Amino acid sequence: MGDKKLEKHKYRTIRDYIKKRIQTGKYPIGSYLPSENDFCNRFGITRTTIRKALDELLKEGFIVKEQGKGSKVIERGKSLGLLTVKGISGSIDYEVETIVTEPSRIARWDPIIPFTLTNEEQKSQCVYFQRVRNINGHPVVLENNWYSLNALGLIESDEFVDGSFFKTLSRKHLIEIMGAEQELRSKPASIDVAKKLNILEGAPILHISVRFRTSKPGLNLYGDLYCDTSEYPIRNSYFL
Amino acid sequence: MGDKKLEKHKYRTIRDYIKKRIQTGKYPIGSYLPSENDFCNRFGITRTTIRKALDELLKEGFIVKEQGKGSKVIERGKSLGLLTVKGISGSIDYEVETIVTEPSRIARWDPIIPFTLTNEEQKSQCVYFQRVRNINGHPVVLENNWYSLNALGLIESDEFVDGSFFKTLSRKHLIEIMGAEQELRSKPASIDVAKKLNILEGAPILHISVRFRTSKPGLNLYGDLYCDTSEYPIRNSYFL
DNA sequence: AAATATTACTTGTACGTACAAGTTGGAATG
DNA sequence: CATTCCAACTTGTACGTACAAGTAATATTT
Repeated sequence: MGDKKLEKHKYRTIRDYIKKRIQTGKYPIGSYLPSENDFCNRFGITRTTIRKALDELLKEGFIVKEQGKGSKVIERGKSLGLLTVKGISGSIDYEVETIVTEPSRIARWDPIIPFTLTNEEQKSQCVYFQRVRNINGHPVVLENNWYSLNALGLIESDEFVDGSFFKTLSRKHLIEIMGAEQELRSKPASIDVAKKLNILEGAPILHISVRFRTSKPGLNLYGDLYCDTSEYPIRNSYFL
Repeated sequence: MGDKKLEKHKYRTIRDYIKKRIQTGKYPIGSYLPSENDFCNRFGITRTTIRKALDELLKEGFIVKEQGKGSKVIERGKSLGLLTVKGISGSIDYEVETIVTEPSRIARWDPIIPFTLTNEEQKSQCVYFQRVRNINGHPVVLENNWYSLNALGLIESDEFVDGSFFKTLSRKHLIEIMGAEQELRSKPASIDVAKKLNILEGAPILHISVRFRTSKPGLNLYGDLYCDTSEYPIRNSYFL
């Protein structure tokens, strides 16, 4: 199992090997990786190299290191600076329900997207789906999502892992979120949005336009979100 | 000049030494640090150690490394995930003007702060100041700021470096922003806010509550911002 | 004079070694 | 039996060496 292309950049090869095993659940969340010396013996490398690989996984948020114990696999994405509804994905305080209101289908790019599409994206059709997030039975976030059909292909919305598109990307396609750009606006709700969020037309809502960059070259995810923040504010935290 | 407390954690000592020289402008922004071998000779260490130190400075956003050239000092805080008005601090597209509307003074904590204060903060008085950010002559952001008097002391708002509180902390007090937590809400403008932002009462504005964590133990900065996003949206980006 | 090659730098990767520091479970002790 | 101690693990720090890869200015060649 060990010998693939170990030419140069050994640490990258090993980093990607470990990453893949984490993504596919062979190193489950909460478990400890084999020790550094284990990896050294297995792959015929030195600790310098495996430590470099683990350091990258640490930076990317796949593991944490505990001196004297080992390297523990963690759930990625919490420490990622993503905007989340207070409670969502923390999911302790509130009951969150995700409803697909428009199943994924092939469509044309919506001009509402305020980011500049790449040439490849403009030439390609896109996949679109719409979701609503409910908290305690009340709709709070209306989500429109797009991505380039050519870059990924159509993923059926009823195949989402735990109802999460990001988890689906990670577990089934080994694609990770690498970053995002966002624009935030406060504006009055349109009739359409007000209807879907069950609020009054003209009530202030938070409009978020976001572009997620992924580890797959050429694949970006575009989002257009409408949030009713009157009960549940949007949260965002980042560190170091 | 080299021998201070080199007992253990040499790389931390050297990291902090370099960091301090960056903060105080002895390694100016845009310049290149001495080469790794230079540092090795100067401090009597090996490249392993200096590289570890530089790696931390890289993670913290003080430098970037360029193979074959060297380590370049960069302006920190851009890659920091902070919410910024589109254009602010990029400051290329728009003319941004910061006006202190309430000079810093000793005050009591405002109950509007939605974060839990530490015991030390509750026992201490606080320093408060208010600012307005203008873009092209139009007020766009109204800012209320607090921090614990005991943790830092009163900094006069007319001593701010470039009008920036963060720059003042870094250059004059060697304190850096380590992270933040934010809550975002869309709501109608109150009379007071509407007046200061020169908009209609009830117009939708973006309300941001933020707690910045700093490198100085016990010091947090609390912000309460009201943004008129009708012309200039708020931006936020983070990577890896 | 222009294109090419060399040289002297820089950072990047990887080898190997040694010991410090933290954790854990079992052996020795009381 | 409870406590202490120790041995065997883990990761953390630091030493030293070697060569690869990228950059830029200089020397050489054309």
